[in-house]
Amino acid sequence: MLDVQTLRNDIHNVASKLRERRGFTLDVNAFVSLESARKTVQSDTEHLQAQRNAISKEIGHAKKNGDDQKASDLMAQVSEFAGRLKSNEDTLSELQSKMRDLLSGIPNMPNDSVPIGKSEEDNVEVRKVGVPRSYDFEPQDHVDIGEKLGMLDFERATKITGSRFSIMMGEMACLHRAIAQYMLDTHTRRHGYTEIYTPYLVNADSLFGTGQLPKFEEDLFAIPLTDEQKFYLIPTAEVPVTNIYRGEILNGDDLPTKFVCHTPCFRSEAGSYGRDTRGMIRQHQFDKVELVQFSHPDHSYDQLEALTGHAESILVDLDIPFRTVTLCTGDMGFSSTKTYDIEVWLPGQNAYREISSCSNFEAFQARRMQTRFRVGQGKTEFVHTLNGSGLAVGRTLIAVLENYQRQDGSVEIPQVLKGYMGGVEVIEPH
RNA sequence: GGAAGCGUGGCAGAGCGGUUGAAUGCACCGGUCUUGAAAACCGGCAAGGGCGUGAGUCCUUCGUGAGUUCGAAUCUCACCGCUUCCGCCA
Repeated sequence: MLDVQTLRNDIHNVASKLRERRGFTLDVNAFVSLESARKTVQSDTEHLQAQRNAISKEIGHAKKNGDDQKASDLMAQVSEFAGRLKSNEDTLSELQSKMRDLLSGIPNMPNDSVPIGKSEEDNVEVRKVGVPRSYDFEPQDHVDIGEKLGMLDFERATKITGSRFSIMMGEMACLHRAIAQYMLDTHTRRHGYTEIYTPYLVNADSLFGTGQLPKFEEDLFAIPLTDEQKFYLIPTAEVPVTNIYRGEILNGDDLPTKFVCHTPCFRSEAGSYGRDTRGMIRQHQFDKVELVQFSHPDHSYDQLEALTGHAESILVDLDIPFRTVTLCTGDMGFSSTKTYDIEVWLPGQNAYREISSCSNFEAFQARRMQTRFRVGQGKTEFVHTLNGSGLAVGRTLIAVLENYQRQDGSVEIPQVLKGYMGGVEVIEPH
């Protein structure tokens, strides 16, 4: 959520920036008329409330003094405007909720350092690490590798549930687990994150806090509880982890606070019917190790660089080539002010594919969640929130399979994962 | 799932229709004292919002929402959460 104050003071500037950078049309007239109505109604309402409070106090005095005549006179005075007060209060809360709806649908404002563009074509590469190795055979993709090993099964997963699910078996399931373990250990031991375990089902308030609701409900899996209430399967650990401090005021001396969390993620993938239908690239369920930080506003961009580096270090350790790009304004997520995507090299696709997305949200989520901090006796201020995948586990598995494949169909285990594989150095077909 | 009880400021804990935004204690901040610290004493200490250049002023908030009332932390209803006992269970 953007700061209402900024919109009040500078609506035209905000609108033109949003149009230019987001292609988002802010309804200036709607805002201005809503705001001016709010102003009038709020001022009237509060005036009447003050009047009522003052008279009520007097009634209290009168009753205490046994002056019943005066008390009933005063009550009559209140009843003269009681109806007007009530209808004013109703109108005000209606206007306020309209304003909230309007505000919560406005995307975040990209940072000035973000390249302006329309689509992923306009993203800017900031670095490329490692060189794709050359193979003296035709490299296969992870589907062929996995199925030939007899350890990857899409058909049975489809039978059990439906499309876009998969089953891993034996050493591949173990490798998947090893990757997640390795990531958790690295981020906790080397990068100073606190490991955290959270619910996989969350309520609507949490999803509002991080910005998935109200606009992106169709991307989520929902579980109805009652007519009123439902839970949602988390689309990313970002949601439960970022919301742990919803409605809280943190001690500024504790910032930055850094969490790492390994969870399954569930996405309905509505609107991507034709895309990545082969293999494990785009599933309804996948594991991810997520990095989340709560930062002082002065340091959040430094923290974004650091966090992105933490994610990248996993691929450096695995010795798998990748490149990092700055997403252009048109390709960024709704809540973000700046995002780096890390794209891993996949020989089977002969392409770099997204494996991590690292973003700064500044105060956008904090404002929705009411997460603030205070230094000493100072004023409260919204924290900045950041997060990034460190990394997507399933896609990392794909990258290992494809980058470490051999001509005979076996797959070598990367050096740093060997300790997690119980002595297995190479995955061989059965 | 059944029964009972409870949700108040950073924490503990009063208040149970009227100058209560809320006693008291702890914590925290400032001061006096002290070589320094501790103790003691004095003072301060919720958040959000409106209007105002400002001093300031007004409104809202005692789990959430609705209601009763001139007035609600206090009464009513619903929901959420927590605790204890019984049942069930990884």
